[in-house]
Amino acid sequence: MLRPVTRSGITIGQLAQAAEVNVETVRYYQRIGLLPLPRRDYGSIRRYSADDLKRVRFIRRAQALGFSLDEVALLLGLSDGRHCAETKALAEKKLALVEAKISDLAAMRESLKGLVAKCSKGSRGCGCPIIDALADDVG
Amino acid sequence: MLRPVTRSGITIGQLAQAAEVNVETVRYYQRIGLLPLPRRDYGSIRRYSADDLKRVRFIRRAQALGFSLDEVALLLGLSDGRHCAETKALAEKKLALVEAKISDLAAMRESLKGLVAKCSKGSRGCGCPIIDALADDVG
DNA sequence: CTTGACCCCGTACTTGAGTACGGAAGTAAG
DNA sequence: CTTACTTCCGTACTCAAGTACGGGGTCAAG
Repeated sequence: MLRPVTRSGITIGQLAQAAEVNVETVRYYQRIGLLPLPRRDYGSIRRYSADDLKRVRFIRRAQALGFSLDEVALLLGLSDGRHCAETKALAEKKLALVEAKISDLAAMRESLKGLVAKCSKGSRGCGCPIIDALADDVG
Repeated sequence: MLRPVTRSGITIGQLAQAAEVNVETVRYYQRIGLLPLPRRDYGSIRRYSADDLKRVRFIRRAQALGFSLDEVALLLGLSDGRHCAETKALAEKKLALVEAKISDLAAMRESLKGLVAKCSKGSRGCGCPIIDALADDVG
C-alpha cells in the first residue's frame, strides 16, 4: 500500500529551532557521526525524535563546559552498555575531570561573589583579582 | 653606567614551559592583548614575572571551563577597579553563568558516579544515559 | 500548476585559537 | 671567536567547528 505512514517526528528545521542551533549544524553533527542519521520513513525527508533533540542539547551544553566534540562523543559512547571495564576506566577519568572543573568553577564563583559584594557596598576601587581564584596548583 | 641590571624575571621559554604552553602561544596572547607585553629592561629580550605566569595559567584553565578568549579577557578586566556599576553588572552575569555551569557539571558528575558504581558491581549492561544528566530545562 | 517555504547534498568559505617557518640578532659555553 | 641555543618578528599555515552557497527536489496553499 505504501501509504504515507504517520509522519511522526519533527523535521530538521524544527529540531534546529528547538535546540537553538543552525540547521547546518545539525547536518554537520550527522556528518561527523555525533548524531545518528535518522531513517527517512517518508519520502526523502528525515524525521527526528525527541531523543535526537536531547542529544543536540546535550552536545551544546557539554561544549559550553569545555568539552570538545571528540570528548562529547566519548561521553555519549559511555551509554553503549558494552565493554564494562573500559567504560569504567573512561568514566572514572571523566569523573575526575568533571570534579576538577567543578572546583575551578567554585573558586571562580567565590571570587565573583566577593566582587559583587564589594561593588554593592560601593567601596572605592572594586577590583577583583579573579586571577587568584585559579592560582592554586593544578591537581 | 648602564650595567646589565639584575636580569630579574624569566624568559619567554621558561614561562612557556612553566605554564605548559607553546612559546608561540605566549606571543599570540601578547599580540591579542591578553598578556601585557613586558618591558625589556635588558637588551631586547623580554622578561616575565610570576604574575604573567599566573595569568597564562588562568587563561588556560578558564578555557578548559568553556570560556572563549574574549570572555577570559572580560573576566580579567574585572580587576581594573574602575567603573563599579558596569563591573558589578558584568560580574553578576558571569556569576550566573558560572553557577549554571557548576550545576550542569554536578549533574554530569552524578551520572558518571552512577555509571562507575554500576560498572563496579559488574552488573550486566553498564549503560549510562549520561545524556539525561543535562536533559532538564535550561535555566 | 505555480509559488513559496522547507529539505537534500556537496563543496567552499569563515572564525577562533593556535602552530610552524625562516631569517636576523642576542647570549652563554668552550 | 665560534658554536649552539634562544629570542625576536612577521607572515603563513593548520585544525576544529561551524556557516554559507548553489542547484535541485518536495510539499501544501492559492
